[in-house]
Amino acid sequence: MPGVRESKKEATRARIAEAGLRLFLERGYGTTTLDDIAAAAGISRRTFFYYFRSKDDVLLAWHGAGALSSALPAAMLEQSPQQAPLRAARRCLLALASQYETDESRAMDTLMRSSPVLAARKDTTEIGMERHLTDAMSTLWPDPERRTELRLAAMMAIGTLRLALDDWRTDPSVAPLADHLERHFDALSQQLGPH
Amino acid sequence: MPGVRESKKEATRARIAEAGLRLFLERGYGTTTLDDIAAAAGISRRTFFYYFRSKDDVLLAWHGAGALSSALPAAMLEQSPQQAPLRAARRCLLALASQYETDESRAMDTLMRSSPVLAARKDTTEIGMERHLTDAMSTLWPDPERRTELRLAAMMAIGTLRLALDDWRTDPSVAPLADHLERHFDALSQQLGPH
DNA sequence: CAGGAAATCGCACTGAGTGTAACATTCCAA
DNA sequence: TTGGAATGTTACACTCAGTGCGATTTCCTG
Repeated sequence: MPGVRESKKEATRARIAEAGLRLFLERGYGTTTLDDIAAAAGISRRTFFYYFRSKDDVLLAWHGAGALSSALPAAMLEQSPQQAPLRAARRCLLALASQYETDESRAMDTLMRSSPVLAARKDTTEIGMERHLTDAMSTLWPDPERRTELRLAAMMAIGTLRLALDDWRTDPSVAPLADHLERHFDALSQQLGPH
Repeated sequence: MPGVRESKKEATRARIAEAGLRLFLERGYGTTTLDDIAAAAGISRRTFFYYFRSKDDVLLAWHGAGALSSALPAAMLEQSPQQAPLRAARRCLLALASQYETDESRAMDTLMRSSPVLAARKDTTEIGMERHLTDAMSTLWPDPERRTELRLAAMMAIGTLRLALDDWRTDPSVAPLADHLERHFDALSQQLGPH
């Protein structure tokens, strides 16, 4: 039942991703060729494209498998629908922030900035998280009338996280991340004070 | 004083951009080669790279020269510092929305979605507008204590615009854009109602 | 007009990504 | 168990984006 084929394929894919990430961190993204990765993973250059669409997909796959993109929607589903959506998103992000605060994340972020194309795709990934978050919210508050509200809440939550992460990336004195993120959310709440 | 060199250079660059955009719209981005563009612009393939860093820079240049990226900061500088930053940004965007509501914009957006790399760089451009907006805001409200407030306001304003534009792109019944955008801003204001 | 700077070009090269066809492995059903 | 069918793997040849370099032309300035 395990399926020899499936487990082999999974292992090969993991081996390629691992080799790619390691080489990217060692030599840099631009100076690592697909031939290098293929050789390190023990496959042919052509086979690389059987597993990954492109070179940057190796990076993106890591990002996509990261804590937030999977854990955030899951955490949202456990929230109470009694509270406001933005409040719920805030809770989730604060709970998950510490998981993101690793040296590995910092190294990956640095890597993502080494090429304009990579940086751009990272932005897209972050904006894609808005969708995932919105979808998760939709199961808690299924009323289609509130759809816009949910999209806006997700936009603000992810955007706030992004700004807090920007600081954390560039300023080493910003720590712990969760505290900084909370300050940002507080500042956000005050924005719309006087109606 | 006009400078033969400068005006020639400017004209050449414009000719390349024009040829590229036209070919992209006619044949699609992927099926247009740099040789095609160079031939249409009457230059050599090598000279293309003297004017543009890459193929997608032709698209990005158009986007960068678009209404918002230059007009938005300018409009912000004319706002009164008496109002709240987010309120000011809202006014600017509503005033500029109609300029963005063109068939050309729609065609360009479609083009940008024809390749994941292009779509990604478009997202980056939009996020970059947050910075431009924040910078413009900083001259109106120079207090460094309010820096975070300004960044959050810019994030919300651009994000709201992005969501409204997404609807406008996909749903032809969303018109005029300004009205739709205003509804989004209203929904945004209500998010943080009960403190 | 001389000389330098800026623009243009050709050529050869690297590297990403694709099409294709052949070959190997795993799976499933008779 | 065996004979395909489906899936995985590879080599080869190709297109195209982007770079390095050096030669040549065009423009500006003294």
